[in-house]
Amino acid sequence: MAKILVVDDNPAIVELVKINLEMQAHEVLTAPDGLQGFAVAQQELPHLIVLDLMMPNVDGYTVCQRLRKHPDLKDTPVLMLTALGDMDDKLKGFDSGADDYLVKPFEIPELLVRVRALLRRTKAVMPSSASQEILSVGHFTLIADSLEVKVQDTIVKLTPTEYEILNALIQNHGQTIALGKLLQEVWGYNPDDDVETLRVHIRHLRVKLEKISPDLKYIETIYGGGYRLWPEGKLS
Amino acid sequence: MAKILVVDDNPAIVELVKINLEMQAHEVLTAPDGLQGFAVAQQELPHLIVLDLMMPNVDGYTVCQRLRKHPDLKDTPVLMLTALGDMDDKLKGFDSGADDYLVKPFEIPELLVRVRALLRRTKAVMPSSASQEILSVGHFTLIADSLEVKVQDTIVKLTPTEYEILNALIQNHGQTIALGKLLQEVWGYNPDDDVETLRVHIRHLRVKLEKISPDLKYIETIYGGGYRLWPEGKLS
DNA sequence: GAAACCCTTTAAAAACTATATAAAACCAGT
DNA sequence: ACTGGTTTTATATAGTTTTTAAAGGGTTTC
Repeated sequence: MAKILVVDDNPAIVELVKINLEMQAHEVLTAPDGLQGFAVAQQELPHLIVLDLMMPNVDGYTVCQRLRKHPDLKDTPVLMLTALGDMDDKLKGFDSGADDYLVKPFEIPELLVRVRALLRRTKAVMPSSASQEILSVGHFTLIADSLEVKVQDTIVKLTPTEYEILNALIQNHGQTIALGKLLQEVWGYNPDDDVETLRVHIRHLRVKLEKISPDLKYIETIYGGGYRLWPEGKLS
Repeated sequence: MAKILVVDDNPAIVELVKINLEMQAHEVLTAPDGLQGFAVAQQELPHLIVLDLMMPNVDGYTVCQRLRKHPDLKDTPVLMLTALGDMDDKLKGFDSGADDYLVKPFEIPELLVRVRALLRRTKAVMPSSASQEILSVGHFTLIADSLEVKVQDTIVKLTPTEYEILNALIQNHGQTIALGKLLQEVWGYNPDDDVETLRVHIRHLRVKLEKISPDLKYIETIYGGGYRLWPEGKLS
């Protein structure tokens, strides 16, 4: 039915979860720590990840944060599974990008039903993961799977963050986006307002765009307001 | 940020949830029972629904099932909120199509963070509903996020404070607005100390407006009274 | 008509916001 | 563990906006 990765250092729990998920006709992969978990996720691109928090090598928070930055895994739902019931831990879990959070000891039926809810929700979103997404506006054509943008027939390679920023700009082209909103659209899970970082990325983008057409200004700064993209460029 | 519908027959809970969601910059609608809840949902098409289970008229399970059959609401995420902590109730809740399930008494931070997780997950689906805020009166059209004003088809860039001042003037157009009141509207709370600053900003505004139509006076000075805006301009 | 008050104009200092650049931290693949 | 590339942090610099200050016109009122 779905491909599910279970990451936990406790073999008993892994086995318990695996057997029960397999009874629901799911295909189950497993990994004993964060490092291997991330590696398997990257290779197998599962539909859902069940993630323990306390693990050797790399803990669950970190794994989750990395997943959210990975182009192919940033939309994969994550269910966190942990012995920590503190509110702070829960909040931290969600902040690192988790979709659900279950405290051990949990009851198997609840796990199964929450897994089902997550799969139900994400199935609607990505009907076929193999469709190459292309978004075209003005001079810009964004190619999702190769992280490239075509501007006036020349192709530029983007880094993942640059891609996300440009994507957000293009989707709101013509309108001014406040820095705060951009931060949220790009970093999503973690509203740590690090405006400096965003500015540096904007600069990187501008440098790449300027190389293509030195005379056209694409990303306009609205002093005190944010940034605005001109899809056709603007004479400077 | 997002439009959220809260359905619960306990006014205290509704209020508690409403206030906290509004502090996260969400728009909150409410309904006291299942019947009205469904009606409001159908009319307003909220981005998320927080649903109590035990309610008069129509209970939460039924509402959720109906939502899932409604063409416009079948993908709207539902967070169930209830006093019943039984496993059977949880399963029933998820089975009726809920996305998450929180048992009362719950802690507010957990609710907020789960709401955020659900919105995050479904945001990808929603087309960017970022409609820019505009206010139009007479010759003036204020565009909020880009800090611009269109006066007779020419666009002028404003600084943040200029924008606020013009906004206050436009919102009270036609009537005289005292300096003290203007100060309060623009700088928030301010014991009327720095009138000078305001005057300078008014001047800057006038200069910008005069560049557009040198013959029309938009901001009139009422000696000893304050300022008054003529949305259509006045021959000087 | 003169004193007192209110407003405009102009200029420049202070505060703030954005850019540019480099270096450090970080991560993925070898 | 090393490497090449990406992201973040840090800092100096440039550019805008806001505030402050001072001088000069106008209005009102007695």
